[in-house]
Order: sequence, then structure tokens, then C-alpha cells
Amino acid sequence: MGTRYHGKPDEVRALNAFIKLMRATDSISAELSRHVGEAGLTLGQFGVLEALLHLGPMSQGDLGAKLLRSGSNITTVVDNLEKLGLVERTRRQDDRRVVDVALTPKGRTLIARLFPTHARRIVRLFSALTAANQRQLADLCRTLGRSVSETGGDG
Amino acid sequence: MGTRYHGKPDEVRALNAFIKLMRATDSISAELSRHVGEAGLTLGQFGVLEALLHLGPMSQGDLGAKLLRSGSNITTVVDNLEKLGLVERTRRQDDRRVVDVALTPKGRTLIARLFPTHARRIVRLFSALTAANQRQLADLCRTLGRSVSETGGDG
DNA sequence: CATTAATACTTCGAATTCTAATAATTAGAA
DNA sequence: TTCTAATTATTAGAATTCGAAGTATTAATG
Repeated sequence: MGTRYHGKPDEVRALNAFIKLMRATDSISAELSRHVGEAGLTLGQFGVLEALLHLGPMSQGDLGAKLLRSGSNITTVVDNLEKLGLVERTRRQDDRRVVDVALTPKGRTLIARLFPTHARRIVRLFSALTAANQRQLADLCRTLGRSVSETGGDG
Repeated sequence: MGTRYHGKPDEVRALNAFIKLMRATDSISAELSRHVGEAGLTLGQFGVLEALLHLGPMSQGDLGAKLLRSGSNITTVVDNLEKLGLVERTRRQDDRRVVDVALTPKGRTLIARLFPTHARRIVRLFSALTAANQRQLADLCRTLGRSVSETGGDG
């Protein structure tokens, strides 16, 4: 009772990296969510607005691919952003299956105002790491993420 | 208009590390969620069962602290696990505010069966990194996570 | 051309997750 | 001891998130 998991060295090592990764992400998300929430937005909504600001209007499918979210999720989040008057949907004329999403002036003003603060907050959170360590972390995460999404389930 | 964000170097660096971190975590979570889901569990439920297996029975408050989740979230997840007959609640006698959560035999059997596969899966996902790189990643995430939860909002 | 298959989105049901408000219990202070 | 604080858990309401099923549209096949 109350004993930690003792496994093989390679399991302990991977599980430790895994749990640290998850906890760091959780902490950062919670912190950013708190401040985005002060502006009346969720992180998911913020992510959509930011993608539209920096990449321009795009279909819901592309949004899902960019943000690694399911199609039904994008539908829901865009629904809520539309209710808030921050984005608008346009059915594409040359392919009426596709729905393009674009910022409204109100949405553009809001995200353009919020993003700089958000970016500075991320700089501050990551300032616990040196520049070299930030690059190293990005590199390790890129390798890891790429491998996971490529090899997927089988192996 | 389809232009990526161009900011100051320190912003670009931190934002890049941030997005890589988030994407890696998302990919890994999705992959693990898929397989845990085959056993009829969510990642949140799995996390509670695993904590109870490796650390023994504990209060809902302690579960929330271990898993970095809110109290109301733990209430909900434990509700669902209780419906599935995998955990049981006991009101603590010497402090009747506290609810202790423990695995039922059924819950213990299930998580004890699932965990080894889960652990091997994590080892496989992280095998894209060398042992040294896994330790490095854990170290960077520990530093980052600790800094975030300590310094919190102000800075 | 007609049928079938693939694509893009929506809807539905369920679980997660949060904050805020509430209830129950315990601890501390007057 | 009695009133007030603080602690622990639950409930309510909203948003996120998923997978599966359904709809509309387009592409491909016969």
C-alpha cells in the first residue's frame, strides 16, 4: 500500500519523462487558460482565433488539422465563436461541402489585442529555461510528436 | 493573409517550444486514449485507477492534487468509476468531510491487467528518443513545470 | 447517366473539465 | 461554548472533446 511503481529501468525512465511532460503541459495550460479566461475566451476558442489571425481564413477541416482537433470539435467551437460574433462562416461556392471560417472585424480586433500579451506570457513562463534549453525542448518534442503521429498505433 | 507570426526572437523561440510541447502532448494523449478506450476507460478514469493501484487508497482531495485536477472533476470521474463498480467511496470516520476512494477487487484486477500494456506502450512511444534524451526531456519539463506552478500568475 | 464511394460538416450522446455556489463538517477565536 | 473560518466534497452550468451516425455535396465507377 502506498508504494510507487517499480518496473524495469526503461519503463521507469519513459514513464518519468511521460509524467513530467504531462504535468508541465497541464501547468502551462492552466496558467494560460486562466488569463485567456479573463477576456471571456477559452483556450480552444483562442487557438481558433489565433490560427485565423496568423494564417488567414480557412476551412473547418484545415482548422482541425492545424489544431489537432476532431471535426465535431471544430464545429462546436466555431459555433460558440459565431454566437459571440467573433468569426463568420461562408459556404464555399466552388465546393459547397466546405465551410470557410474568417475573423469578423470584432474578432480580429479582439485577438490582435490579446495575442501580444499572450505571447509575452509564454515568454515569461519559458524563461525558466535558457534559450538553448528552449530550443532543445522544442527539438525533443518535435522528434517525439513526429514519431508518435507517424508510427501511430502499430509497432 | 496566410502569413505566419513574425515576432521578436525570444518570442519566436518560446512560442515554438510551446507549440511543440503542446502538439507532442496532444499526439501522445490521443494515442494512449485510443488504447485505453478499447478497454472501456477514459484517460482520466485510467489515471485515477493507476494512482490508487500504485499509491493505495486516498481521499478525493489527494487524488486531485496528484492528478492536477479540480475537486469537482474528481467527484465526477469517481462517480463514473463507482457506477462501473471499479472503485468504492468510504466516508472517513475521524473526519467526516473526507471521502476515501479505494479500488474494488474488480477495479484492481482491471487496472493491474491494463497497466503493463500501457507502460510498454509509453516505452515504445518514447523510444524515438535515446535514454539520455528522455532524461533530458524529463529534466526540462520538470524545471518548466516547477517554475510555472511556483511563480504562477505574477512575474 | 446512374450508382457508389469519398469528403466535409453537423448532430447526438457521453465524459471531461472548469468556476462558482452550496452543504456538511471541523477547527479556531471570542 | 458559541460564532466564525477553513476545509472537503457535491451540484449546477457551460465549454471542450471524442466517436459514431447522419446529411449534403462532390468524385469516381460502371
